[in-house]
Amino acid sequence: MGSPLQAIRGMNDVLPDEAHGWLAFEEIIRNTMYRHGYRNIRTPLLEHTGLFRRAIGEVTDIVEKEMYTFTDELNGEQLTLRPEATASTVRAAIEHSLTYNGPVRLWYAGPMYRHERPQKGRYRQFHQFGAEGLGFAGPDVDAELIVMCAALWKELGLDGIRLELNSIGSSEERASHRVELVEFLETRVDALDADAKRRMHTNPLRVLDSKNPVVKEATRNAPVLMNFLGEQSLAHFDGLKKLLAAAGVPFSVNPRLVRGLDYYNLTVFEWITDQLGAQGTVCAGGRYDGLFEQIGGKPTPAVGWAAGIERLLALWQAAGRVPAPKAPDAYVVHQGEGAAECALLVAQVLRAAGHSVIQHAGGGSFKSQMKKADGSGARIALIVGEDEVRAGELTLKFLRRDASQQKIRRDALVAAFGNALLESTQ
RNA sequence: GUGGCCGUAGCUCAACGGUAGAGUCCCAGAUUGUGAUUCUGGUUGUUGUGGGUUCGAAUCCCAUCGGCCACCCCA
Repeated sequence: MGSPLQAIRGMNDVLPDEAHGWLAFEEIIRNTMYRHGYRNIRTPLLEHTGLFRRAIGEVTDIVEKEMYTFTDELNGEQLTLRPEATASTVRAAIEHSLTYNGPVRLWYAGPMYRHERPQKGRYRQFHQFGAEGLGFAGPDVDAELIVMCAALWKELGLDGIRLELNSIGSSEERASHRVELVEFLETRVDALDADAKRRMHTNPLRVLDSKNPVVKEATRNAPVLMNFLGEQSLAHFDGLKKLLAAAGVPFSVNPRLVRGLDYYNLTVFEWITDQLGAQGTVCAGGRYDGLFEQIGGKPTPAVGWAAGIERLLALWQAAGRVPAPKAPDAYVVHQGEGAAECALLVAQVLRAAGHSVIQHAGGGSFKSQMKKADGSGARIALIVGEDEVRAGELTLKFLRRDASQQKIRRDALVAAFGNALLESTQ
């Protein structure tokens, strides 16, 4: 810790003991995306700052105080490490005309950067994966995307993640609601805390989102955005609710649910757990029909979500659902004249046959080699000593079951080892 | 960014103003070619870092870095 070189605050190393859980998790993500027909997209970690300013919104917390923005000293460009990936995905879709032949389903995963004060479940470099449906206008894709989340939770064996849903309508509808909301808030201004007062004019919807019980109480009878939605917006919302009900995905409508990014309209939702303290939102998203135009593309309806990998992994670990790391099939112990060469050939042959084999390296006594064989978790130890080299044999010892060791012939290695491996699991 | 709690061996922790310790891990031996159990022995630290107070600081004070919790924000 006191070492002069340490990782940047809030940016963590994922060490091998933990990394295997990441791999398993990422594999489940890939499979789930594949099964739902979503195709992978990979965009740069670095974008022009203007992209995020335009997409996320100038007055959001992310843009105002959380972005890693700097000038490229070599050419003077203003660059930003991506704080989220929807803006980049839409930028790429516009730049490469991805929706030219019709709507597309995309997914991504990777690191994101926000300069926040680190906490459990909140890091400066954190990882998200997300899915986006670009070019789809109806609530059917909204439902599909949400159903995919539910499928993923099931696949991971996670329960206790609840879905909150809301519709924030169109910008016109929000504008007329906003007028009345601000009027209302002005009558209660004495009951508002400093944060709420500041937001009253910058982003009054967020005031309704306050955790402060005094503010909550004061805004209990505030005008509800839902009541300002027109026929079309309501129809979209009803359509989504019907589909979710049909899919058997439970949800609760939270009329105060809003998003911290400006590009959303109509559908917004969050998947929330109570197991992670203040960082309970595990996945969030919504519809962003205006974003394409906002960053210079043709009007294109779109909807998507992003999920926090660290948070979901924390839940996965707490639930004891992370699969144990795969142990190697064999550990090759060797000592004596000609044994190292023989062991290497044995390992090569078995690996070519698809087995996972660790060949001992670094010398040491037979005893210490056997200890390492045990510590590796391998099911079988293969012993190559001078006797075996001379006889064209190997000694095969089961490390996880009580059975006597056996000699196998090197010219029948793959078959004999395959049989032993089957036996070793019985 | 604000407030609070906390940093001691690779890991989990003790010592709370008077010589820095235990368990675990690791290494070696008992078993001169055989692990996991048992027994014996051994290594391990600028007490996060930098200052200060004191005869003496892991312990008290300040700063700084890092972690955790809440606010805030959000995935």
